[in-house]
Amino acid sequence: MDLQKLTIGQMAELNHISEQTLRLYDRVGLLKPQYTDERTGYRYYHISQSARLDMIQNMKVYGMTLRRIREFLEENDADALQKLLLEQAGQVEERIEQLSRSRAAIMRTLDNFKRYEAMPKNGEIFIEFIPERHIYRYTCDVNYFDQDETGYEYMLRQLKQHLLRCNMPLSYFSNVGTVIRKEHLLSGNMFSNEVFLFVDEKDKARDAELVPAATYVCLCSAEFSRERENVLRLMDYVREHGCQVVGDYLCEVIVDFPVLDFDKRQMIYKTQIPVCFPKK
Amino acid sequence: MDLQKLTIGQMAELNHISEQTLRLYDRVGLLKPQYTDERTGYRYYHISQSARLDMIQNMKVYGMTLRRIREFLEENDADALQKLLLEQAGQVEERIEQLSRSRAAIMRTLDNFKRYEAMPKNGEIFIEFIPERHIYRYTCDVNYFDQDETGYEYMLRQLKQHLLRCNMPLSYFSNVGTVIRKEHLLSGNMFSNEVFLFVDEKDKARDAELVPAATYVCLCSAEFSRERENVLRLMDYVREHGCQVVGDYLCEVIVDFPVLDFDKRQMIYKTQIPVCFPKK
DNA sequence: TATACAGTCTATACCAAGGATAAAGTCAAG
DNA sequence: CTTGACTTTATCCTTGGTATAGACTGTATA
Repeated sequence: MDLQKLTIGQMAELNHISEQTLRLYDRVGLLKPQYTDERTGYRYYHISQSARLDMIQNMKVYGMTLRRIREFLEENDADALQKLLLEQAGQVEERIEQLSRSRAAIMRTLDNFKRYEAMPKNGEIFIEFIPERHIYRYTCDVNYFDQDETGYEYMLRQLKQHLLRCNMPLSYFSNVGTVIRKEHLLSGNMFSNEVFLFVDEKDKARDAELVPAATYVCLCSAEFSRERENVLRLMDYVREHGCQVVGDYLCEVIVDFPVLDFDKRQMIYKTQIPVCFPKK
Repeated sequence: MDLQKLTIGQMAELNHISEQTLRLYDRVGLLKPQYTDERTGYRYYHISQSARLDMIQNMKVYGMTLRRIREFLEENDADALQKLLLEQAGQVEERIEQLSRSRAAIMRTLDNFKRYEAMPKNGEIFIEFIPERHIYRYTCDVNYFDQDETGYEYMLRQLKQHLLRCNMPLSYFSNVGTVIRKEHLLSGNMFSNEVFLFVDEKDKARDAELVPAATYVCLCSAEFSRERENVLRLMDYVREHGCQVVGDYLCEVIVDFPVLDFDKRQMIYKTQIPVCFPKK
């Protein structure tokens, strides 16, 4: 093999790249063969052109387009390279951040699945101690209980747009719920214009709110339309046991399959009222 | 706005998605509008269809293709969802791993740039203490000093193919060098058929080798063709100062621009011989 | 020298996941 | 009834390649 005059096939093999790709790079001016036979059109490469190919492959890993790579290589400037690297480092960092959030969202969902499987289903009331969590509230312009699912979806759309506007990570969107403020709950007023989402501790700074650890009277259900009824049942329980309500009512969506029924959100929610049991 | 009968524009706006994308999803069967006017072809969506759109967007974040998303949503199976999530978590994890390596490679390069700027240039000999490092060696079928740059490039190609064959991260490829074994160095035999790359500590397990911390007699140069001469100069220094060579000679490529000269690798290397100075 | 066969050439089409545009048809408000 | 905003389909464009066809070239062998 003459390392100074490699055919396209040899060059491709040495660099673990396809011949078509080399032809493409030639066409777009990213890597011209050192010599092209005018009569036959055959391309001949010098092995030292691999250096440029290495650079191209690196830059591709950093997520640059071929056009930008070409422009950059044409600039031919070492300072620009340092600037570029810094910039790419930032982008890679951001991408990692985003993926970490995705991963967290996936794990949260899987965790919820597992919890769900071990949970009393179908409306049975149970007591659970839940450690502290951080939530972010968003206030909508409608009352959740005035509507059917349509209203809930609308609230979610508002929340989603808000997240986008504020550059908050969309991955949080997979773990949402609704709130009834304690005062409305106690006065029997079915009113909720707030949705919330659980956020990581590190986002505490961003207007997030601490929900302290507490004992909750809980209930799980898959029936959207019976939430109102479920709230009443929980409050009956609270009264019967002489409990004191110590915070807002949360309705957390723990499993959400838009899968099972074509088009319609099919979800399982867990309603929670934080209480203090009376001292005997 | 009638939430039960949204036009494509309204649906697009509520979900922060383009109309074209909705039409595309309709065409490929990923999300059909709830109702299509037969006469005019107008699409009308129900807001609850946003649920499916949420699901699609999530799955896209996990890197799934539209085809796979459609197939999955058609399966309509909750167990499959859990399996999918686990699988996606694995993929996300892997991607994060890979990006972390990229980041490390970028930072290493930037770091080398900075070091280079503060370094004696142009062949001046200097003494430097270098902490321990981990390297991975690869033995080629040619002697580096028998060739010109052509041979070096060829060795690099062999190394790269080896990395690919062994599923080692390609990002290491950005920080390479050549070795002269101590015995060859001492006998004045210019022989090197080994290239190496620096690896992270966590990859120690994979046949990596510890280069202990030591004091090095060093020299930086940008002239590829003068490496042989530079080795001799370093060894002269070693002899003049009565030093003892305590390990292999390393020639580390610290800056590599295939940028400056069209096609040709333009690099700055730092040669290093680990020594012990005589006790006075 | 003829032939076989591997390698290479150009041209074209294809992929995903949309974006952009044009020309025509539709809806709703004044 | 008109106007302007909206929607329709159809077609082309993008990026970074892959795949194919049909023609041409290079080299080894008979």
